Amino acid sequence: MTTVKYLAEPDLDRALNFISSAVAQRDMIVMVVKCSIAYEGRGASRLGEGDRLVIVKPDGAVLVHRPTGYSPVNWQPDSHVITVEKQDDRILFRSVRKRPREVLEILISRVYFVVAIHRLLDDAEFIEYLDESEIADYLARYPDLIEEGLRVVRRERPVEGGYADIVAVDKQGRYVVIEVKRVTAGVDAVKQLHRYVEMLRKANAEAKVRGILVAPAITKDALSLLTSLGLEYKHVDIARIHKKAKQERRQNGSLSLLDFIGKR
Amino acid sequence: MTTVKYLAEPDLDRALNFISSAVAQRDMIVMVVKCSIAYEGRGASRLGEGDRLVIVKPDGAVLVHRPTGYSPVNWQPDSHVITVEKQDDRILFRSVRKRPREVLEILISRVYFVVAIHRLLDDAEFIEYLDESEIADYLARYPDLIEEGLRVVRRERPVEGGYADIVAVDKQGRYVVIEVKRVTAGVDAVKQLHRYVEMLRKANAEAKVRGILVAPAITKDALSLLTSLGLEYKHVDIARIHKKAKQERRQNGSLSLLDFIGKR
DNA sequence: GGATTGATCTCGTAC
DNA sequence: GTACGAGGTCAATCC
Repeated sequence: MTTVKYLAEPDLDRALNFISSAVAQRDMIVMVVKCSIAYEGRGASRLGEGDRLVIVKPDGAVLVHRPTGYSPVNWQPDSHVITVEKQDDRILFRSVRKRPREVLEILISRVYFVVAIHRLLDDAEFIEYLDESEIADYLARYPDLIEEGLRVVRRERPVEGGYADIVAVDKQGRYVVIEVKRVTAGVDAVKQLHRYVEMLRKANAEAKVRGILVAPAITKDALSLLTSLGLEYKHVDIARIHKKAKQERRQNGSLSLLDFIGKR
Repeated sequence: MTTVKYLAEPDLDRALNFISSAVAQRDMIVMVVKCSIAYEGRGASRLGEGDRLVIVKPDGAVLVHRPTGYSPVNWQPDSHVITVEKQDDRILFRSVRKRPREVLEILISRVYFVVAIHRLLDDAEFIEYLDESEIADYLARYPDLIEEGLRVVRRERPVEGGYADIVAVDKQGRYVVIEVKRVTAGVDAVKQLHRYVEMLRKANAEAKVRGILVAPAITKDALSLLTSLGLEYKHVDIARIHKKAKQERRQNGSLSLLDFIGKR
């Protein structure tokens, strides 16, 4: 169970004890401190005294944050040895990393606040999705995932007011306009697909043109509009495509022709 | 003055009020919370429920950290609008960035701890030093900084067991081996320089060869060894060289020949 | 604003 | 271990 201990405005001796035992227990530590910092390793830096946020993670990662921006001003991605000791009337927090040898020293002159989180319980899976263009790239490469026998004619065919994601030909020789959505498709997506289908029909008066909306889900309204317009919906599992695409990228490395075409 | 407020294990309503006013005051906020996360923007991601550290900076930067590593699992480099509201029995922390449009939503189901730091005072200058090779590059370009009238013959001359940083010729036509250290030079640096000097003497039996150790400082032992070996020490201000080199890089842009040679 | 470039890049993976 | 590539890269600089 996640438990939290803290000290507000402790004197340095109490803070030292608190931080030492928190480090020993591999707690996640967050400190608001007045400190100066020295770093030597791949680079080297010095930072004079100021108020900062210091984070120490269970794996030994150390982050020092100033009031702005994404990036820490000083850090240690992971450190093998962390020591905390008194030096004159300050706390010397020292984090040493081997390979590459790097030393980060935080000389603390005042502790405004320190929190130690004992067991930060976090085992959730992080899920990243592809962006729409990547998904379309992958589906253009494997059109069978949409319908067996599809043959891709174009990726991102320019049509008035936008691009049709994929244009293909089905087994019966009919054109198929495919619109890909990464998230639940709404009526807008259906209207878009319909527009593209109509345009292709106008351009090739004698050709039969189908329209397929490919998405992980579709709203009720969108589905009824879709069917009333004679268009089709095909469910795809985005997470699965993402995994496969990543695997493929790992194995192939280089771009295929379709990749290149797909890059617009 | 930097002031710190905090709540331990608050109920969600109290936490909501606390966080809202802290955001309004542009405080630095640190929360230990159980939450799930959704992100949509350049990419897209979902993260199920778990315990995490959430940091909100005065400039609107948001960082969500898990127990390991340098990188936040989700973030917002800076956000233009942050809203905090109740949603069912949870707190919805929403951070929206325009250009590129990105939305980060943190749905908080429990607050273990929240700290707000009111005015994080940090106006110290961050000083970055060059690495050794860069310093040697710069000194090779401006050898007068070491001794008036020096003419550089080579950068990183290969000698048995290493490289002599710089080989030059002085006004009297004597060879000068130069060893550059970025930090306080110890006896190892002196021994290294001595070895290189001896090698050059062996290679050119008739030539006079001097040795200069260039560093911002030197230990007592190193200095006495140095003088006893007939070698010389030249102090350099690394921070000053760094500033000048950076200025120059800004103006010049491209690499000079010596830069290229120096890159090994 | 967009394009380019460097970073104590970090992080994953292949070899 | 090293080497290589991707990243929601970020952040600074140039235009």
